Amino acid sequence: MRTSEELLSNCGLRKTTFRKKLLKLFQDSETTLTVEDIKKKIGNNNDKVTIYRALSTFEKSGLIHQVPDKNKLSRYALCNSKCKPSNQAYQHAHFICDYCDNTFCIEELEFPKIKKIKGFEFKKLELIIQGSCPNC
Amino acid sequence: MRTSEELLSNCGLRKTTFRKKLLKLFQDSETTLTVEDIKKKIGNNNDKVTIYRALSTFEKSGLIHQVPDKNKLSRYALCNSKCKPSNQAYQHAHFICDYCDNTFCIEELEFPKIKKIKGFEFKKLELIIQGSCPNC
DNA sequence: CTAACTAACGCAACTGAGTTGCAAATATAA
DNA sequence: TTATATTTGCAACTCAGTTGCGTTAGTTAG
Repeated sequence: MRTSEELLSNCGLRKTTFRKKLLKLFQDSETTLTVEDIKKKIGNNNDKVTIYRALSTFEKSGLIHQVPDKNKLSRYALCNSKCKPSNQAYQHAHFICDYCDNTFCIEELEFPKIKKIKGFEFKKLELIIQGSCPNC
Repeated sequence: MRTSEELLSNCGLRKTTFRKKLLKLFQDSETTLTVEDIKKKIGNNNDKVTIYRALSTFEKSGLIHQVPDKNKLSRYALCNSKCKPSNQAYQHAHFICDYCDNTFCIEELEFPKIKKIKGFEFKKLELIIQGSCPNC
């Protein structure tokens, strides 16, 4: 895996102390993260505005992507090779746990073929599964 | 189709002027509705608190269900026979238009079979499709 | 039909996630 | 090392959704 510094360089982003710390947090994290998660893990020294702006920058650069959240909060996960637009179809599967409210990216899932419906043009598919996760 | 008054009675809900109007709005509406949509269509005479509380009551009674919204707003649609929990698997498909931000319930879609993943228990499946709708 | 009771409504004030503007700090390029 | 551009952090704001409470209206019993 690339270091956080390499990733930032590749995207033409400045390697600030905060960005390196934030990106590393995503790399080290097992789960997806909300802004609240980030605040807790990174310490409350950094302003929430900085967090929001860094997340937005990372998303535009394709480093992270937004995932659904049970409580409609902003929640993000690190992108992997499958996330790239070049990988033809945007197809994601996410699992939301009813008990811990966490969202998990599901990688190991062969995505179903969906029949087209006339009038609608499909550009992105997302499967959201709800239930209980291994921890709950 | 049942009248709004019948539906309210069946659910043991009081038939107030506002609730009848709101439920009828859903019945007459082609699309799913946000609180903002409701305000516009029903006239601004009613307080938003009333709208939120009625929506919450309708949802608990199984008259309407929440659907995903592009901007993370509260958005609802009338339930049909397929929404009932009795109908074994909670499987919904929704289409979000990138241009008009509207959400459509997709009925005519045979839902794919999803392989289980160990550790996770699946209780509800939702397929969210994004793209452009017939109007856009 | 009326009275009594209970649930729903409407107003005001609040909450909290996310945003904007701007001055100070820091990274990068010259 | 200095100049320039970007990022950070603070304060103040926005806006969807919520809470408390007194008033109004629907329902039920007499």
